[in-house]
Amino acid sequence: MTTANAPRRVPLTPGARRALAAAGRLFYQRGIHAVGVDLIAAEAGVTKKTLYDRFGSKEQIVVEYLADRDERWRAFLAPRLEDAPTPHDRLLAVFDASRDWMADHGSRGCSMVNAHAEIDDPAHPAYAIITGQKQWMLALFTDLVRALAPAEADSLGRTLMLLHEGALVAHGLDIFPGSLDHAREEARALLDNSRGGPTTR
Amino acid sequence: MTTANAPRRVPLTPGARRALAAAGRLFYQRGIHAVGVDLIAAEAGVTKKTLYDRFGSKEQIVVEYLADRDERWRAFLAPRLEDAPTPHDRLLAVFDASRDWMADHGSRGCSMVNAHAEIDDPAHPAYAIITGQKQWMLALFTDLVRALAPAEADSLGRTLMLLHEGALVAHGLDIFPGSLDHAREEARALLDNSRGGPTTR
DNA sequence: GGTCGAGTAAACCGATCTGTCTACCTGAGT
DNA sequence: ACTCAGGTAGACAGATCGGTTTACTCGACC
Repeated sequence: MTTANAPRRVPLTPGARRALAAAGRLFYQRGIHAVGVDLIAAEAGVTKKTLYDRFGSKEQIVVEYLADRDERWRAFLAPRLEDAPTPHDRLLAVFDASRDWMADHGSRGCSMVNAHAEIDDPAHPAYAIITGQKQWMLALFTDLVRALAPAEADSLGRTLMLLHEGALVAHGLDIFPGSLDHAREEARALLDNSRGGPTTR
Repeated sequence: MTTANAPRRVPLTPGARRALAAAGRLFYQRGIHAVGVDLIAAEAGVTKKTLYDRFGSKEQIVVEYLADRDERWRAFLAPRLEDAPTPHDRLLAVFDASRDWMADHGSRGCSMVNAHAEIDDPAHPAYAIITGQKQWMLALFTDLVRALAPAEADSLGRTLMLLHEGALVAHGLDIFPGSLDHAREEARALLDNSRGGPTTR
């Protein structure tokens, strides 16, 4: 549950907070490489000096951006998991949460996947955040399934992970409407089928 | 089957062909914005003048890159679909083809999804290629399912699309090994279940 | 022999990139 | 009264960006 390999966070003064908010909007909307530090500073209403006093480099802004997104997503998801009475409901709540998150935070797909498309170096400090977030989600699915169908936890958890990732992509590219709802219903069918059905799958 | 809204292609002289090959490698590996035209020219062993004589702009190189990737993928997939005896086999052949394609062409996920992460403007000529490719894939899945379970074609086709997209993402981010094989087996289970099973799903 | 398409080599342009710097201002804590 | 963190304003630097231009070479085709 703890944020495992956090690659350092920076103290967020008011100016830094505005800068991070602006960077987040711009990075997600236009892509990381397409957004310059001058634009971030202008949008945030701070000077470049403030940016570099707080973050030290653009790379560090990127790191903070992804770590912040990850943190916010987990905080967004947590109460929905707590409020769901059964593991079955908790599983479906993940898809519902993603649908609502997308409605609030723009619809260009997963910021981690998008960032990964622009960062090729595995030694980049942002890389660990990206892969860490995906591993966390996979573990979440697997653990939730374990309470329902222990024998199939690994396999079914991975399947739900694929459905979820696919739905995020489909939503971002607007492949068809309601992709997250569709994935949710498919997940429900999978769960019902495995719980009450034969184990031959 | 015809490439619908092709936004113009450029005649490929030998130099242009080398440039496109180099651009493809670099764009896919490092991202579009991170690769400059000077680097493309150097890697291809051509001068910048040749680049601009043939393509006119970097934007056009990007368009050719994506159109070329799309074209190659369809050419890669076509014989595998023809060789598969039944619709059931053809469906699974898509997942097998993606697995083999990834083994050959590097493992950073779907070039269309990655490009979409860097192109925010829907008016960009590359946008039509990206969305067109995804719509083509969705139609492929749906049409193949229709021969097996007509009543569920739309729904099951979308589910297979999500599984496939999710598997590509999972492969690119290395979320767990064998994601495309896992998606294939899950697709098989879904198909078997819907063909012989109850229609209550 | 003349024309033309495809190419090399390399200088050049204005804009933008990340990052640094100096000088000054302001408000809170002690 | 003094200090100091956090900030503004804005010039500056070196590199790189996409793109243009001039001058020249080479081979094929008729």
